[in-house]
Amino acid sequence: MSSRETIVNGAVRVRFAPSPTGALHLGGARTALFNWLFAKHFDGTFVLRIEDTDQERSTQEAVETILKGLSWLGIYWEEGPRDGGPFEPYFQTQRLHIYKKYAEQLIKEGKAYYCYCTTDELKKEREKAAKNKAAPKYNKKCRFLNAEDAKELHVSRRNKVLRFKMPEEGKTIFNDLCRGEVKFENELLDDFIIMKSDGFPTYNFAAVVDDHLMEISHVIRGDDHLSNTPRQIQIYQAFGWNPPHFGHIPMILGKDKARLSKRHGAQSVTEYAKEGFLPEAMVNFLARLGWGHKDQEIFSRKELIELFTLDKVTNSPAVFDSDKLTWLNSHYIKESLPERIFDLALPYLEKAYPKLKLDDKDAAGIAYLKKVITVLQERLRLITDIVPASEYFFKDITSYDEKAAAKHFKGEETTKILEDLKRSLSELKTFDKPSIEDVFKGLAEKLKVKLGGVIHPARLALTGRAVTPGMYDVIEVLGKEKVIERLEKAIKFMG
RNA sequence: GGCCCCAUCGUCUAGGGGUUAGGACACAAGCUUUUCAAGCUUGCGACCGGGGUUCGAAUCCCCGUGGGGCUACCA
Repeated sequence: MSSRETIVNGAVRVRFAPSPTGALHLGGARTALFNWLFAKHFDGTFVLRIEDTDQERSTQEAVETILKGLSWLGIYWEEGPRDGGPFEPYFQTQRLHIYKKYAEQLIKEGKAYYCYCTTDELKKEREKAAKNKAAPKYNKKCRFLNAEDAKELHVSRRNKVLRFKMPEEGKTIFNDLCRGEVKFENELLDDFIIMKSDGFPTYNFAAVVDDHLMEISHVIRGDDHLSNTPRQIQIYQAFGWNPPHFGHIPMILGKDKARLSKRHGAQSVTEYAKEGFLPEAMVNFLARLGWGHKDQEIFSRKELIELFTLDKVTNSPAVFDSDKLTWLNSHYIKESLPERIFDLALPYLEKAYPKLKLDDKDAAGIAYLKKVITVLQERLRLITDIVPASEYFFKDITSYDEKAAAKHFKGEETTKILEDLKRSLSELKTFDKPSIEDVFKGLAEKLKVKLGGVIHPARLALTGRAVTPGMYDVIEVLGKEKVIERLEKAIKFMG
């Protein structure tokens, strides 16, 4: 059996455990997605746990945006905040008594000890080590304190932390589901802190206690945790617990190949939502960052669940390319039902064109808007593109594109063409696309000009622009009245 | 500094001893057309370097180099 093979015996239970210190960024979202796909693939359970033990940086607001982000992506949790579950609570700050209990067990068994060193002392030690180009390791001063000194310090120093007694020899070896065998010398691992002086556990301790208690079978997380894994395995061993399987997925980097940060622009998934991206585009995009299946680029959610396995996860970090995301987004917009695009676009349109203010009774307004969206839908890359693209459907023409005007609004023939067009269109009984097309073709033939000779001036007259969807579509949607009115205005403009 | 991970077109990736090293985004050209997109066709473009192992290495091994991570009373 290869070390990369995913070993599954018993129920699959995975977790996504973000710390609420900021929004759900792309890296976190991808980790959540891989966990979720893995769970769904094996018919397992996806647990959401909030690791809010950093009192300084955790916020309730961040919790909300993370939940919102996951929901937007369609990543739902069987256990976690809101609905709870059999292993609640799912907020670490509500589990303090649990960590305390297990920490005490380790003290009792001599596997952890109090450390009374002050932050200043530790800092000085580290600086000294750096100067000597030595490993900035804790000197284990408090590990070997005699009973008397310990008792005295316990009283005199009110700030104390709990440190884990790391074995001083041997190796910690584990099989990573993505990387294969990974080894660490225990001697190089520090006696790291498991309980802070404020009584809160540190990440490496809380995560282990929770993963064990919550019966997590597979820990799938970012590469940045690979070096933490031996420390955590040592804790499992100290308790006599079986560690879960670990799978470390590559991180997502910015264009400069540096860790994702604010410098890389919009990074939170909710921001992408606001910018007009569709969740399925984001899911598809994220899935292809560090994972692939043959030559395929487009994956439905169902396909992802079927095809996703950890052995197909890449090992190298991925730089995210927003062009590809945009391409996927335009693909999914084209595929969407117009009704959905309508729902998604409406808030942006109402904001941009206050006169629009649709209410449920405005059947004509709704019908018009739906036609506008249908005509524009396949050219949108982002939902928000609808606003600039639809301007002439909602506002009167106040100016004509200069370059296009110089080209298409010149000569008496043009005036004549537009006058002719106006007359023919106004005589139309059924104002639909085929009839409109007939008018244009007939006119071109009659006047012995190319079709473009009619269409280009018409486009400019009716939209003020050089670039629009198909002319017949635009005319049909605008409706006879507006079309005639705009043609008149253009004729007048040309003098 | 120490330890760990990683390395195929600009980017995302397929390929895991013998391939014309495949696909996608982006870019360029052509076709189509009613403008612009879209679509279709074509083009451009990569195995980090050096040593081994082997008949044969992008693929396996070692060493370098580069990037990333951990080394916090952050997670």
